[in-house]
Amino acid sequence: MENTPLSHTEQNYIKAIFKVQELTRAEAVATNDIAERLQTQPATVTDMIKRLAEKKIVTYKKYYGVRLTAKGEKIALDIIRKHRLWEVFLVSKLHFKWDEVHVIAEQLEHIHSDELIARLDDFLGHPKFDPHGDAIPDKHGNMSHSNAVPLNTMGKKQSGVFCGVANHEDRFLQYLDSLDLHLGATIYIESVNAYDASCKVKINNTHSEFFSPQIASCILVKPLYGK
Amino acid sequence: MENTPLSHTEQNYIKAIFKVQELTRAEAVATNDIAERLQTQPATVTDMIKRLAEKKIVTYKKYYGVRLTAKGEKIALDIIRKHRLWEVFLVSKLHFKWDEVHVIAEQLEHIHSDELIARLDDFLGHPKFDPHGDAIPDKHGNMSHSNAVPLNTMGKKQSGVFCGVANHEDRFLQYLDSLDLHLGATIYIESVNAYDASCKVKINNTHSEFFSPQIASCILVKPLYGK
DNA sequence: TTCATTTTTTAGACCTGTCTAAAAATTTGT
DNA sequence: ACAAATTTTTAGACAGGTCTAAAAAATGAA
Repeated sequence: MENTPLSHTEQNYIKAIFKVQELTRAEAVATNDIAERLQTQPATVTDMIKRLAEKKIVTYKKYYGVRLTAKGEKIALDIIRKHRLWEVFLVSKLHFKWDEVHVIAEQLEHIHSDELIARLDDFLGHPKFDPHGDAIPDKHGNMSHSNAVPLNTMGKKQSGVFCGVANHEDRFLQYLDSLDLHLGATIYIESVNAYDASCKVKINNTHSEFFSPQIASCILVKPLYGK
Repeated sequence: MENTPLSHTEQNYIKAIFKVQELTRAEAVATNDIAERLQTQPATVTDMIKRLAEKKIVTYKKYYGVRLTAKGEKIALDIIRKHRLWEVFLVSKLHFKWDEVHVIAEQLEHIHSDELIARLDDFLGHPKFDPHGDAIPDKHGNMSHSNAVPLNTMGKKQSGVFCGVANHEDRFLQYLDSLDLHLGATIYIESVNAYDASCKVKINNTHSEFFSPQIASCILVKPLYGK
């Protein structure tokens, strides 16, 4: 029951397993997928998994895969909480752009201090979402989930409020910036191409843009009804 | 000329060498002193010193000692800059007390991002001193030095503004807090005991306190003339 | 179902940072 | 100035985290 603080590396593995688990929605997470995500070798992953299993952070069955335990999930959510709170800090206080904060937050998320995070959360006004619209878990690991849907699931003449992205690549975020499309913007669907589902939208009632289905699927909106 | 980013550990050694160098004001720094400061074994220090010497961060002569090169000193000052800026952040934005920030800043100082530090510095309004009154080096490594002197070097009926401490132990800082003695306070020396040099002072013209010479020597003040 | 392919694990090695024990150099006391 | 004490370095070991190469298990295709 002793609690050696987790190393930077262990935390990265836990986060990776959490992400893969979330993405694949499968019973167990494959060694190769973790290795891919961490840009490391499968053999290395196997070693680390064994250590994590000993610490009861994951359950592990050889040749089958790995899953986070409740304890492991809590740790992952803690790290994600820190990461996202720091991102809010970087954007709203230090005026970084949303495509610049990830690498810095990756470092900040490993700082050990519950008190620090509690106070940072206070300082930021208890934000519920990070600069990309991702929900910030509270200290118990609970997060509010928005009723956001990808833009491409909405029909012609409907509007929604831009509230998240399903693609966090810098280039994508920069592209949205170049369109003056920021979180909170209202997006109205002027038309949808019946053949390939690309769409023409009006942003904040000021300017129109075309989105391929691929792009539209990465833009998450909260649908607006009425009007 | 390649620049592998320095590890957390290497940075800690550099900082320790800098501190010992500053303290002992000697030609070269002894292995044992570094080991003492880092609470590690001399043998370990020798190993690390050899690595640092290869990277041209220190000059090293066996059985003689070690010194930071100009490059090493710049690195040390960078780390100290980060440490102190983060301390300002923790105290002035997150409302930590001055005795609570050291351990957290020890972690934060290792975050790699020049842009982050530049923006943090902006955000904090380019502070010149940290919450303990220690000067914050600018990005070139220059720091303003206050004309502060230990309280015990001042005479009867003189006053000064409290602007730093020569002892950073939590308990000492908490003791000063308990006296309502914070940076910026005016200290007036009512009397000095001729035998042991202990003194009676008046703080902010509101309350009197007694200081042993030992305590007085850890209280740094900027002398006030005239009045 | 059985052989080929893919995935995963094991084995053995390396590097960093640490330790202890012992050897070497330096300093010190008389 | 020399023996004793101290300081510093070397040698050898170990743990965490990584790698490559090879073995083992699982999967899939004919």
